[in-house]
Amino acid sequence: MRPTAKDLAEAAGLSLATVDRVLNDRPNVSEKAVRKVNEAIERIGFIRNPAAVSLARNKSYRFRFILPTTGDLYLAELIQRVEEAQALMKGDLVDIDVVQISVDDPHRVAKYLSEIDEDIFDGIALMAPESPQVRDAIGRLIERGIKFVQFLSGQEKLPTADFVGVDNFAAGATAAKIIGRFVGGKPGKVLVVAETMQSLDSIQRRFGFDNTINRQFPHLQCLPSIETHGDERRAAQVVSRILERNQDIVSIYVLSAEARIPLEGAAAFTDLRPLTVVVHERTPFSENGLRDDRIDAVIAQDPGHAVRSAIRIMRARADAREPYAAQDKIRIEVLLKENL
Amino acid sequence: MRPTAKDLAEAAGLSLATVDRVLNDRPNVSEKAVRKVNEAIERIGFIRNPAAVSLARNKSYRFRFILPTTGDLYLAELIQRVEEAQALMKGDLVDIDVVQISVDDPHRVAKYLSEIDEDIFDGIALMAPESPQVRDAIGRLIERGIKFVQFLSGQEKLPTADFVGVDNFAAGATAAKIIGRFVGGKPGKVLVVAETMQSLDSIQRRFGFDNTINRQFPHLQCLPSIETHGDERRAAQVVSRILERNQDIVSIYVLSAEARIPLEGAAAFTDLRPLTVVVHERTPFSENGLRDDRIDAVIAQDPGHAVRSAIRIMRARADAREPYAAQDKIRIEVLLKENL
DNA sequence: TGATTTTTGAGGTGCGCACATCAATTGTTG
DNA sequence: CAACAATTGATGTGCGCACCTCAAAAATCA
Repeated sequence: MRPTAKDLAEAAGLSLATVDRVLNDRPNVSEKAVRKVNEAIERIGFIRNPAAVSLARNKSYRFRFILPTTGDLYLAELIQRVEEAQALMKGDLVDIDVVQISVDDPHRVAKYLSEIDEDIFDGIALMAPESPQVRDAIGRLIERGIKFVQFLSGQEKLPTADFVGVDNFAAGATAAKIIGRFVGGKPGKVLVVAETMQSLDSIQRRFGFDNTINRQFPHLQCLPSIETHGDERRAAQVVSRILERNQDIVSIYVLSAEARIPLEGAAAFTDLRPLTVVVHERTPFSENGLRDDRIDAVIAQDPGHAVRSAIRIMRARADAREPYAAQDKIRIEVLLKENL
Repeated sequence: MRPTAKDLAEAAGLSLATVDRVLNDRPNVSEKAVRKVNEAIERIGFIRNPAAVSLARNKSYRFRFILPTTGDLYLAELIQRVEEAQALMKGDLVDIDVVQISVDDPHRVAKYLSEIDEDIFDGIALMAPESPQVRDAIGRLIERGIKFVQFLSGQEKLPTADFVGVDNFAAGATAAKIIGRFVGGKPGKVLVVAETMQSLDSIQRRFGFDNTINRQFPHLQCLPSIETHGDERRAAQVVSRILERNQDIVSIYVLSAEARIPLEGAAAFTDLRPLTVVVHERTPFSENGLRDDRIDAVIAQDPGHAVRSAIRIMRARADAREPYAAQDKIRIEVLLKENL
């Protein structure tokens, strides 16, 4: 039989009340008592029954995901995963919700964060681009005891907050390696398309990308980034025009999540198949692209995994536990037609 | 406030006792009562508090992983992951252990399975090659109420058991795609090395591999599989000799998990860097190989993920719940130097 | 020393549910 | 109708722990 708190009290030579004080960090306990209890815990291998703890505390957790309002298929995917997790965790006293706010204005984001009630929310996962205001607001949030996760995006990593997402330098480098090896020894140019180069994510990916191309594939030349700003029609025109004018382009790298915007239109004008096309994130568009060979590889971070990871981290922090790092690391996946 | 069983009884217009009978499938309940309770569950959104259930049942789960005795680095990795999970789940009334048995003799495996006490174990995860005897033994195990997971290996998928692992056809195809694209248009031969071609896994991978090479890269020619049978010295000799004799070999594909055995020795004789080398499973050896460019890509299935997945599935089955498929699917990962 | 503070003990309650017992109420059958 | 079976209700206990109160003991101080 598994030792209970009562057994622990006996083993420590103390009363249940004192053991309870030690276990739950209550005041008025002597150091000696703490030592005795901890020693006994080790000795008899006591582990608190989490079910009993949860029941007795009868506390539920409230976490909120804050996502951007604008975004394409990947954002939709993400929201769906949150909603799935929501349904899945409902039983375990974990309430999750999603709100979407306009994240382009740092002041608005900061204001939103400052208005979050710490009596209501135990944890916040935010997906928003880098900015000093937001960073400060996050700091204040954390000081108020709200557990915070930087979610899949942007902030310069805060040492005090947890981060869920991939290393974007490595993601860019991975894309570069795939393109370099897929193109072969043939010299040529690589077209790089982004939604915007303002965001930290884009900058990091581009940096990692250029770095690997220049070092390992010097016969390839990276063109300056084209920015779509989410404008589908304009993007299609620009991409097509550049492709026509530069017949020596051998590859396209879309480093933002919404590969559909620059590619769907362009595919109507130009046959993308001869080009090596690498994009980010698995979406219905990129999946179909892989299937019919218009896209050669997708660099992805699993949104479901990311969401569950963020939730696990917030839960662990709310219980003052360390998150389990190995499980919560998000991998940079390489998707081909064959391993979809 | 979240509705409790008491609220449910009230909403259903029945007593708590009857509600309990319905919730736990006890005998002597009228169909009308069942209907009323289910309707009320929907109406008030009742969800059993899992913590309370767990506490009241006060049942702990015992699961066992049965792994082969022989194996190289990947097996070691796997065992370590199980032990991690063991420590991690200890709190949640889940006891896990690992045993290693000689899986080459189907009769022994079948005998081992038949001797498992269903009063002690709630679930078994087995990693063993395909054979009719074992399949039958699994069937009997399941009939005795033990939840069973085919773990990372070999049985023709039983419709009655769960499977954790990747699609080996796809894994082989993925390796083929990587090799085909990495080699470029250059014609040449591909050396395929396996520990043994007896196992279903090897056969499937080889099939997927050949299929993709022949269709998409007809300028590459796959050589017959070389089998190492785990013999490091002999493997090194054979591989080196073949490489010397066939100067037109452009690529090596190691389709078993222990890439170290055929490659480590061969690397001493021959410089592998000009060749495109693709192996399976992330191990210290394959990681190092990626880092110093002796290996170009690793096709992997995350052992930690696999172990946790198997445990989640066994738990879910033990509670007569459906496992959460999306989370428990193992992905075919493509690892490059850049996304390690 | 007595007065005060700190630390400990004893005991109770409740979290939401599973499981068991026994009595009371229905429905069924001849 | 009585005799029986099937169904329901009422009630209690316990799972392991958190959290609370009040009293007793021990340590500290003046």
